[in-house]
Amino acid sequence: MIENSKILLVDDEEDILEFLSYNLKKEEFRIDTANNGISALKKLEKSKPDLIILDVMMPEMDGIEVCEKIREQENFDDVLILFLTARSEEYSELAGFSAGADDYITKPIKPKLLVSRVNAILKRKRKKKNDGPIKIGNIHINKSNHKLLYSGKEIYLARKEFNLLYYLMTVPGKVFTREEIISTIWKDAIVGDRTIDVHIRKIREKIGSQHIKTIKGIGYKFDI
Amino acid sequence: MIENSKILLVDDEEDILEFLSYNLKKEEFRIDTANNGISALKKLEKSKPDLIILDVMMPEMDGIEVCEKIREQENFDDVLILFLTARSEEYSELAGFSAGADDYITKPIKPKLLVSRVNAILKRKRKKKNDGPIKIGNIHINKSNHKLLYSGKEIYLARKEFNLLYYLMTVPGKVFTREEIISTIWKDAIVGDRTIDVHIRKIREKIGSQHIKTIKGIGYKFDI
DNA sequence: ATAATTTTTTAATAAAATGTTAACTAATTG
DNA sequence: CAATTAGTTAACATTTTATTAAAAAATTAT
Repeated sequence: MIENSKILLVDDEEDILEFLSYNLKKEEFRIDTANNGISALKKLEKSKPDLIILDVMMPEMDGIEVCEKIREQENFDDVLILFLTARSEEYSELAGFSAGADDYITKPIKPKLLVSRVNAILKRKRKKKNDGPIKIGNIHINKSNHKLLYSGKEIYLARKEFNLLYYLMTVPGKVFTREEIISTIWKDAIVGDRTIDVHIRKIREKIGSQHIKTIKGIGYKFDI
Repeated sequence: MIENSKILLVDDEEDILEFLSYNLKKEEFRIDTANNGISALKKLEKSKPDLIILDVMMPEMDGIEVCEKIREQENFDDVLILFLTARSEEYSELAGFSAGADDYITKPIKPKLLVSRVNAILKRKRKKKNDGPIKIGNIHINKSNHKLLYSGKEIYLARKEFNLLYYLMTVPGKVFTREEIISTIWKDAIVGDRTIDVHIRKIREKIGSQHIKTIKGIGYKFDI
């Protein structure tokens, strides 16, 4: 889940670390910090962050170098890296990307922009990852080939049913509000209140009713 | 109030501006328009819109760029921004979000969908103010997914119960008067004197009676 | 293209869960 | 100890969801 992602902040200035920490913690991210490149590289293994926010300008080892070193490591060649650069700085965007950065933010940092950037980048990763199959209990759902296996048996779901079930399964246990469901599954249509119910019913008909729970007044959630 | 919100429309095509204007004015929104990014940025200060609807495809400065520039400004880093994108357009949803957009609508624009999206986004903002998760002792309450964890165990609360407990937990130790409770939980309904008691009782039944204390003659408070 | 089929949505109604009240009891306060 | 306030319970009202069947829309086959 995006909100639970862990972020490693790397900057030599204590103020900035605190500023970033404060604004990201507020959004429910888990935060680790390091105040130089060496320390960051050391903390990596233990911290296992989903995203690293890296100041480009640091004494001793600059962000670009840290980034390159991270990318060299087998386990972290796909961790997300976001650069912090001074606007004026004679830093080429390209240097950063060629070092393996995924995005960058220029200083001065605006909290709202920071958060939306971070969310966007994490979402992008999740999306990539998520188009792969999800396995929960004996239910395997695979978006790329539109297949649902229940205890190894293939079950056919119509498109809307499939998308809805898939969506609920992206974060098992999370309660998705009706509003959330509508705004992602019915992105460009307005449908009546009972439409969701009918689709839920059809899914339940096919996979049994124990998996999708109704939270009355709120929405639905998927559980094993 | 949603109906009085001001919306700034930004598009280079006069037709679209008119179409949007017409449909949104009909819904009692106050409308300003700009036909390019530069002009939009200039009008911002004066117009102080609650929401900006921004065409992605515009000559000179595209929507993404305008959006970034808006987010850089101190006063407008939390104005709502909604993108207008051609369906076919090779526009990544994510590019928009990472620039700081809040939502997007694809063309061709359906009037009803436009209005419902605009209403939804304005409502969402209003709601989002202060409803982050709260952790007190071993009680975790999370409004965004309507979950209450008591020592790690999930406990189900009906909506009113949940809202009431959440409200009390927003300021632990504070005594909330009955009047305060009524006016926030029962916004526009008139309920009898005993209704609160019944809900409090049901909450106590589920989380134990030690947490919610009665201050006779005044109201209730939440304590660890 | 047209027909046949399937999927999606709606509308009507049933069922279930939630919310409120009223009547009564218990506790607290001055 | 009388008066006030809160707690409890169960009945009742209201709201929300589930279930159908049928209409509408979209897709596929002819």
